[in-house]
Amino acid sequence: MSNPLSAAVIDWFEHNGRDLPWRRDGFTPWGTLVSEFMLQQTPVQRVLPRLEEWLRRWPTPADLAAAAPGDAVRAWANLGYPRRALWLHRAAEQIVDRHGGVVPDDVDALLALTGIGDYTARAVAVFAYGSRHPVVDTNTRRVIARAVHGNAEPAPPRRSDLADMEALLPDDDVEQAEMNAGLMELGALVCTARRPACEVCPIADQCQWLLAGSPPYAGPRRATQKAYEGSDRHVRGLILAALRGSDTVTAETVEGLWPDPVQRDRALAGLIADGLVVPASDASEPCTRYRLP
DNA sequence: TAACCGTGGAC
DNA sequence: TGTCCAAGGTT
Repeated sequence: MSNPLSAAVIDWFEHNGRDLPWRRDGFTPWGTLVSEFMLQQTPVQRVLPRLEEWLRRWPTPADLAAAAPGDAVRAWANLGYPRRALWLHRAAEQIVDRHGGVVPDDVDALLALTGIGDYTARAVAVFAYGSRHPVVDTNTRRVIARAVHGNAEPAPPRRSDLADMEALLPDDDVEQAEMNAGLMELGALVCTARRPACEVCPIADQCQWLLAGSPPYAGPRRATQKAYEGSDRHVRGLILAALRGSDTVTAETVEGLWPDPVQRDRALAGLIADGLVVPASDASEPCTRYRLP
């Protein structure tokens, strides 16, 4: 049984959903898992070429687990948040160790893997294996906030988001997966953050926010994100970009990347603590070079 | 739990 | 031009 909202979303998705690699027949669970890692905070269009290259090079978890972590960081290229590359490599090792090299289909087993949280675990379980779970990402939360709750913007993520989505899921196995994917797609293509295209929205006639006259957001202001320019993240990014470009980088080169020695050292120490950078000491010399793990 | 973690495109 | 945003997760 399916409610009017999910029926409209599913019908729209069947006709308007994008032709993306992870929606094609024959795409593997491992491919789904890799794509979900890459899509964490990185736009679809930037993921596509890196995903294709990654899966050609490491078509199974065992292939990635056998590689050096640094190769994963390098192949991650400019997708951002390079810790995800490290975590994906670690998850591949765990899949080999715990699950015989097969991506698990169980949400709890997926949640136990490094770098996998509420969203990714359910996305893999639903999209790779077809089991029935609410999949809630930022798109889903925004559509539900508007269509169901009548708010212009969603509240910060919370556990009740899963129940909200669960309430919208059809019982049918195929339809629940399409509803999960369709609501995300609707948020990505139509019910966008900045300028929602309500004039073409398939659920406009059911949207509580639109029916209320599209009132502006009334909740508390979200914390504005800190400037990237000049931040520690900026410095980390510069150091890592240099390391992606060559096997090793000298301390002298690192010094040339950023003028402030305190911030530079803090960024480098952070990268080392995260396991993204390794001091490569020569046997006869003090540590003056760095490399990827 | 709030802060932290990259990068680039859109406006 | 600076701000916002993007299929989150970890500590």
